[in-house]
Amino acid sequence: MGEETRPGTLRPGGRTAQVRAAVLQAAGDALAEQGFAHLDLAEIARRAGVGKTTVYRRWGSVPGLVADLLMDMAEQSLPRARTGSLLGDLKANSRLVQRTLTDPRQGMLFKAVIAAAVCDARTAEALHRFYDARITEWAPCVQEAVDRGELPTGTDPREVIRAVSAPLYYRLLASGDPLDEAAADQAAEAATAAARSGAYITP
Amino acid sequence: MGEETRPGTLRPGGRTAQVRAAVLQAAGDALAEQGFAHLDLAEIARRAGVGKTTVYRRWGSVPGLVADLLMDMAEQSLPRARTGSLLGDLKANSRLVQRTLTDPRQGMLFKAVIAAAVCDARTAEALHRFYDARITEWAPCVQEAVDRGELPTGTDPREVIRAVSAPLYYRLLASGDPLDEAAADQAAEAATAAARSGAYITP
DNA sequence: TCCTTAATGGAACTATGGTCCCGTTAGATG
DNA sequence: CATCTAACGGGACCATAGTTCCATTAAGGA
Repeated sequence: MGEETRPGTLRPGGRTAQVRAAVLQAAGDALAEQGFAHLDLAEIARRAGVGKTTVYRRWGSVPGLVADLLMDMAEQSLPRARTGSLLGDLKANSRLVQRTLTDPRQGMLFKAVIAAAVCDARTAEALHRFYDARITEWAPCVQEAVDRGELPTGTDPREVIRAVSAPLYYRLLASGDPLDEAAADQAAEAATAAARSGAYITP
Repeated sequence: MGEETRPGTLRPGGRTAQVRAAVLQAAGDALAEQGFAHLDLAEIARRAGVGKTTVYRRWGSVPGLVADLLMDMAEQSLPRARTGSLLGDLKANSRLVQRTLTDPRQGMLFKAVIAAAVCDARTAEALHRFYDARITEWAPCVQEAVDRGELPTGTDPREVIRAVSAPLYYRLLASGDPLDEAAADQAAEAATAAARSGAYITP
């Protein structure tokens, strides 16, 4: 039961790939300009120079399309920093997140992705995988700090990385407080201090 | 220009208040059951035993209604803790947030409010005021800790409170990691440790 | 190269969310 | 308790998001 193939999986080359690229580009543009609320799949199809039917068939709904957009973004993630100190690495990370979230296009996109994940379980799953991959990329910074003796043994590297991003997302989505470099540095410093004192030791 | 009075403001007593209460109750129910995506104002009107026209006239759109729901919740916020120690107070706060976000009804509601805020600027403004009020309620816990000598002078109390909630919201909205008591305690401990080491001193 | 069929695209159609109109109900004021 | 009118309620109406149908195009393999 349920073994039907999704459109775009059996002939993924040539036109199919072009259509996907054009639609994702158009979706990103529309999202950045109009926001998640007024997103219209027909409008996106028009921008992409693609039939409206195609968009509905391939992606089905707005959250579905946003989820695919997220997959696309996940492939372009930047490699982690290697500054030699924990604080240096974490500041590089927090600055990167801060710049991403304050970039007009990327910021809108992340907000939309969060909203879409709230609306749709599949999108939420894609979002969780996205952050899982990011955290896995950066966690070695913390592990190396443990190995260097900067942090107590038993420190959970992934928790530390999460702790760096969390305040920035809280500002973006909840409190609305300014999301500047000072906030980014503070997040990195707080995570470092907490980690040093053993707050992220998990047995 | 723009001086027209909104419905429900000139005769706020009797039926008008009952309608508001019934609609907000129905909206909360529908939100908890079906989520933000499939929210239908006509459905809410039916549940509330109220005319569909009334809902559209008073609240206009889904984000508008969700914003009002948020106002209603803001009035029922609990008073801050007074345990005598910073860690005790912050743990009380983080546990409260954790219980709220994991409660089936309240959790869905908060997710919906965040999504609505992403979609609508007015709702975002209401959300920011909500968190501002919550932070103002709890900030004295930190100020008292500074006065007792538990924390360095110059520590920004509001930053510390934000730092407690942030990891919990990050889990709820972004990473999808478990949102249990251990996570709540860890958030409080990390914020305490970071504050002690001066990470939240703002000149 | 040719053949099969996956995938696309246009257009007509449907369904559902949202608006408008107008008569009815009931809060506020004296 | 009488009056005025803010606010409500029902139903007709409208716009547009989403579906279905079928002809056309081109990917992938013999």
